Amino acid sequence: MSTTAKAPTRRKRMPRAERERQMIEVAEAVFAERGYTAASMDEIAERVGVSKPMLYEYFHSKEGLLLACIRQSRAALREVTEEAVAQAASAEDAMRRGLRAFFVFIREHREAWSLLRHEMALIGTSAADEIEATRQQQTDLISNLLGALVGESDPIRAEASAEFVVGACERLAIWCERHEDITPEIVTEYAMDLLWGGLAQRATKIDTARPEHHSPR
Amino acid sequence: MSTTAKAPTRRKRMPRAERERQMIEVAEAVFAERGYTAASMDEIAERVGVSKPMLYEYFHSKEGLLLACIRQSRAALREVTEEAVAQAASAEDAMRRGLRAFFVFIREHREAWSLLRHEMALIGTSAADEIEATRQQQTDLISNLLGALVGESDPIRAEASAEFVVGACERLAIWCERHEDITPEIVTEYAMDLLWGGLAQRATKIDTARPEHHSPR
DNA sequence: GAAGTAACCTACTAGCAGTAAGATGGACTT
DNA sequence: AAGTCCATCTTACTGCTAGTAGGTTACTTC
Repeated sequence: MSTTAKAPTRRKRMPRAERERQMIEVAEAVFAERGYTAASMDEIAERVGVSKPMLYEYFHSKEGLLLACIRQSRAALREVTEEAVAQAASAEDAMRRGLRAFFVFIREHREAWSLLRHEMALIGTSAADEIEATRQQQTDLISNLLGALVGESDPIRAEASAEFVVGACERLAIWCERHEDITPEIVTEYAMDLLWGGLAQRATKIDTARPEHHSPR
Repeated sequence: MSTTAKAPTRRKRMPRAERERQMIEVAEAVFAERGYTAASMDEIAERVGVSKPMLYEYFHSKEGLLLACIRQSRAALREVTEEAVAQAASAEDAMRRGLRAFFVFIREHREAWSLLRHEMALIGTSAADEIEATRQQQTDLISNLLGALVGESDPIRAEASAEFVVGACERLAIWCERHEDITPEIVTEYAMDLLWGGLAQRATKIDTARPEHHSPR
């Protein structure tokens, strides 16, 4: 076949940094496409146009390669959200811009998002820690934003609130994938509404006697 | 070695159903312990005290075995939450009891929960669908509860709200794992507070959100 | 106690992660 | 222009694991 995707072009040698970027790019695609387990190092090597030991030269192991992909995605997500937050005029605006940047990111970088979202059978491995670190990054960011908005005196409660926000948004992001017509702007507003007002804001029957529990502060 | 865990007892033959339960039990432990990828069918077979082809006789493949484990966990979670909700006196009480049952479950069945939580490198496989189905189950349940509590006219918004709740609670559950002192009761109240009142309830600065500039240094 | 069958095993194949040891090409000197 | 160096890259392997073919054993039934 003359139309084969594998061009018979002379494989060019490349400087280390460039080859590394190329490998990560291909690996990200293959991992997202086949899943970590089903992806084979042979296939990744072939798609890059290089032999398998090169992958091991650069990333030491299959998990090392995955790790590099995750770090890359995490850095991209961090950059995008921090930039968005920095442009905000107020604390509430910061939250809104941050959420919006997140939802835009996961729409435009499906493969990267797929890597971050799927936990990949890696219990007890360093890659699992890496993914958890990504969530921690998000949680810290939210925590800072909440600190500016909500005067939460109990640090444990503040932590729980941040986790709550991260989990809710992560789930909303996955939900978005199934709804092409939901734009990042729309889902951002949904999130802001639910986060701020809670469900009570939209409740019709709730006003009847909540069982008393300690009033906050 | 007289103290070996593998007793030299004559391996007893068992009826199919019993052997099946035993295999699922062991597999659940091994998957949770090592992760799906690192777990080996040989080890599972050995721990059960049976040869590998037996596992394939019963579950057809490694993924089939995982699937059986997930189905088992899902059924258990469903049973527990539905039972809790059924005992409720009001819609709000149903939500509280459901949440509490969930948090208790994930504390008492760490291995099962671990299976449901980790998505296990299974993009595009039936096991991934199965895990998603578990979340769908939770989402449907929440959806029903919300229907009784909140008069949401927009069905899309109702769906988003349910996802929001599921995601937030899932994340809170993971957070709980790191805090031995947080009981299911406490986290249930956190969740109820945040879900109902939202963050606004606890906000001190939200109404006075002045465009205070976060100076870059 | 012979026959039938459900439960079980030994012994293999194929394919993937990971490695050892050597080949190649380009840059830089002289 | 020719020689030297070394980063880049390759071929050819090992060991381990998912999955299978075909035979064996113990329990039940008549």
